[in-house]
Amino acid sequence: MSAAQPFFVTTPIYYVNDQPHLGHAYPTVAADVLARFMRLDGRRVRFLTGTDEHGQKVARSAEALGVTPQQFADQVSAAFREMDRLLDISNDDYIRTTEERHLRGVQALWRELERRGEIYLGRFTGWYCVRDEAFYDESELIAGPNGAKLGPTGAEVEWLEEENYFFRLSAWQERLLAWYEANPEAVAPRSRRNEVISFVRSGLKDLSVSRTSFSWGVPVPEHPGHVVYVWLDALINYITALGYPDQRGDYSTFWPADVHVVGKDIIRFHAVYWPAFLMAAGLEPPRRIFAHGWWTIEGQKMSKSLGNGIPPEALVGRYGVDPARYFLLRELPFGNDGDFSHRAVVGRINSDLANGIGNLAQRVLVLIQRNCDGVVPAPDVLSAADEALLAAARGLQPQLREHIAEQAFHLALEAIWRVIAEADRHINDEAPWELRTSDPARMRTVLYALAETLRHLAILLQPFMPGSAARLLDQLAVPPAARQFADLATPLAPGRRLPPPAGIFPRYVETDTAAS
RNA sequence: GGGCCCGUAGUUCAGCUGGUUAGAACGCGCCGCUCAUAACGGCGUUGUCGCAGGUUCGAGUCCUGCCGGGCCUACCA
Repeated sequence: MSAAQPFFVTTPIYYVNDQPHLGHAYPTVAADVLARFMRLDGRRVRFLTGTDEHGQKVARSAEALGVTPQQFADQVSAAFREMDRLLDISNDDYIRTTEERHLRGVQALWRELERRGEIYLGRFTGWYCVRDEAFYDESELIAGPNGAKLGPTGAEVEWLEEENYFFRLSAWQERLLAWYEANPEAVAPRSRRNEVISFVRSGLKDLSVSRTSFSWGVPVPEHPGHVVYVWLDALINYITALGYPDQRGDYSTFWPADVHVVGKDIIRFHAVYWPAFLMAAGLEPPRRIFAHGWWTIEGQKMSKSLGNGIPPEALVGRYGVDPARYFLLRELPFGNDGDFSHRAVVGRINSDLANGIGNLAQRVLVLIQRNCDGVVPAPDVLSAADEALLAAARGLQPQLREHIAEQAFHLALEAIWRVIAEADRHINDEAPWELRTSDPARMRTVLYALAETLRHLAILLQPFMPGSAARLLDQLAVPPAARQFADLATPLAPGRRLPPPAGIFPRYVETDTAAS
């Protein structure tokens, strides 16, 4: 028996300066599906999420509320945990950058970089914008009223001179390019990879990695007054959660990460800085970074000022956790931008879930209930059509494995739905309600093939809609211990009594005329 | 300025290394069925494949230019 192959997947750690909304739910759900899929596939999984809690913005937000930064972070971090609970997220760990294990790891990595000569003390001068937390080049500035200088976003900038530590990013340009070249799958989707490569090709400057203007951060070891730049701090979470600087144990098992799921806005940090930091410290870069796209809400850009971000409670409260999860992954290819509209969600719920898998399950289960005394029937000889249906069902798992390996969730779901349609067709063709009197043995055979197909579908749907899939498996009387992908090979045992069928995916019926 | 991506049926989109009459889903129309969540199945429906050139025996598919949209270009999911 060989040891289960490890699989490490992460979400971004979410910055506590914002409350959780759809934009956070999305990558978290995607990572959860990867984690659940791999567990069901027999892999040893570590699924990490968490919160990023340092930086000037957090300090200021806390101050505005009259609480300490830690209290503020505690509060918001709790809201993110609540989001995970609502969305049925199966993370194995939850890291916060204010935790002791993280501080220790960040400082250890810092020392290592310093020891290797990858960090040096320099002076940073430039136009800084507090609101944007960004430095701007002179050429980017625009003139404001009263001779004020404004950044490209229209917020005021100030001239800043700061003694900073710098990371020798410029020295890593060629090695990064070589890494992208040698690992074509490391940055996905393809268009992001192109962007990243062209960014690196255009030339890398050394990166300022410490701050002295505020103190809410990880103290730079041996250099009082400096705190570690938030991104360096934040990125390291992926290894401090594995016990770094201890490179035995979890670190040796799970690093390098199999997939970092990130938003397209933070691809550069993950695909350029992060691998450079790691390589500079003598550590391995991650295997893959996948950048997802942005959702608009009813055609409008999601933004704090518009206040149109959908909080997890609203998402789950309105549609239910599994339909919401399904929609997010089915509606568009992971990596693309898309629109989250009520109309589109209802369309998916009704045509795919209620009319699709929900109705199929109901027809099969009711037929068995009424015509087989509620017991899984024993099949006679399977017809060619029965075999064809079962072959399609059995063929799903390898297909899904390929799609999931590429984070092509929508293709995985599409493949499942093709089998659902095939099963529906099979029922229509065989008309078990007629066979009941004309050929009961044939009827039992058909219903058995359908039940067995349904079992495959339910097992394979578990990563996407864990609660609903479990209810379906319950109705098929599949014991909880027999729901792994490995169990697909063991056909449903005839003779097992089934509970009375109960609908799993109700139609979404508009309750009010004015859908808000 | 430099770079990346996109523009295909009413809608959302597939169409990888160029090759028979351009596809899917949803929607819509007709028919069938009645086990089922007024669900399911069958058939059908609409396209100057952004525009103009070019390469080729042959181009949504490659090249050039143009038009339109989005994104990246050093720190907001």
